[in-house]
Amino acid sequence: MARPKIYDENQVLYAAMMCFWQHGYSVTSMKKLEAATQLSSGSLYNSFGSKEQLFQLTLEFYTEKVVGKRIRKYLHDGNAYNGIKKFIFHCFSSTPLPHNIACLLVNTATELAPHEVKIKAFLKKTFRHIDDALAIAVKRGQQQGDIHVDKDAEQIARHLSFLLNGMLVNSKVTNMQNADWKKTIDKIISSVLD
Amino acid sequence: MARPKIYDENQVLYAAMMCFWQHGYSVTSMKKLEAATQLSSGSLYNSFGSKEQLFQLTLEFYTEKVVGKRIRKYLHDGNAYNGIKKFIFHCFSSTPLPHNIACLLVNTATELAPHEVKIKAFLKKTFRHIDDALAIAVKRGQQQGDIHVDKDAEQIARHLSFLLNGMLVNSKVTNMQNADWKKTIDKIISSVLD
DNA sequence: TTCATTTTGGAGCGATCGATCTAAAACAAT
DNA sequence: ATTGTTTTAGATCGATCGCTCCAAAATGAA
Repeated sequence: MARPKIYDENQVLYAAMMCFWQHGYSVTSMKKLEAATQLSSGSLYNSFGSKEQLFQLTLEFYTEKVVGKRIRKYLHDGNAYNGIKKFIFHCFSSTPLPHNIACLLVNTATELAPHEVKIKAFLKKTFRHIDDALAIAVKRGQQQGDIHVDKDAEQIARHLSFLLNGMLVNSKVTNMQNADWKKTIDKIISSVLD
Repeated sequence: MARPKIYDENQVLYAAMMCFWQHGYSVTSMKKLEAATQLSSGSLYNSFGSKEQLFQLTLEFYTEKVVGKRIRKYLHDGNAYNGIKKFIFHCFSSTPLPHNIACLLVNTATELAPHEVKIKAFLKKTFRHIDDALAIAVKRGQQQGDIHVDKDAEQIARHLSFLLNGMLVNSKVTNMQNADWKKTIDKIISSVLD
């Protein structure tokens, strides 16, 4: 037949994701992506078409592998009250990097959403999915008796996701460590759920 | 003496600010800045040194003229409960542009803070100032009897600023209008202050 | 082994980046 | 009017941008 690819597409996407996640879309040049993925431009363009398309795939990869995984791990079952806190905390500690790189979705929302309608629509949908997952967990927590029922689950979930994104923005400028965020999250999320 | 400048530096900073605010640092090229400020590159470099330095000044200009103005107008006196809500609402309606461009501080925090230590330090300080102004207003609201005293003012202020930044991120991907944000803010901020 | 097919690495494309340089222009002082 | 000084507009710099192209390499099929 033909010459086979010598790389795994998932590994390439992972490397590209870490690159975009740390540096943002604009600052991440094709040269950096070549270095990060260990591929030459020919292979990258052959497999992914363009920098923009590669980023699209990267964003979907992140949504599934990072965010989706967290949702399934912390929100889908078990004690909802603790699960929600763990879910939020792990948004600050999901990489082994020394500095906080926050969330690719949040970073992308501020950098690209105003100009790229397709990206904007994808992020809108994804944020909605996160809100929905949170709302379901909140509802479970209310049934389990750990979360107050003064307000409906959707509103509490919305409140939580606003807080989460705000804290992620904040984490970009402060030098707080994981332990600090754990405390902060504990206190502030309690004030919403109790 | 010498040939006088034909432009007002504040007007140039305003034009540059709107440019950076809408498009972000990376996407805003010197060519775009020349068009926006109606100046040629010679004048821009003569007056501001570099794109980076111009952005620094722009950020300080924004902090003083946009954020500072809002703080003085809504947080420094009068009814604190309503002032806080107005303050937050006006973060979503401070420009006549049809699309929401959110907040230059939040945009910059996610785009540049990880790489530019000077910018990061400035944003950290500025976010702290905002928190402080909010805390003072919350304290006044507690004395006025409108805001609960279950938690100390600093914690409530922190909660509010996280919410604000999170909502600003969200505003980049949704198509909510001012009226929608007014409702959302009213409901969610009440749940924090009441 | 030969052929057909696809991937690979890298040279190099035109465009644009931020920044510099220079000569003409525009003033005040003399 | 002449001189001195600064600003102006724009040509132009080298570097880098995203991307294309192509010959060499690497496979399975015949």
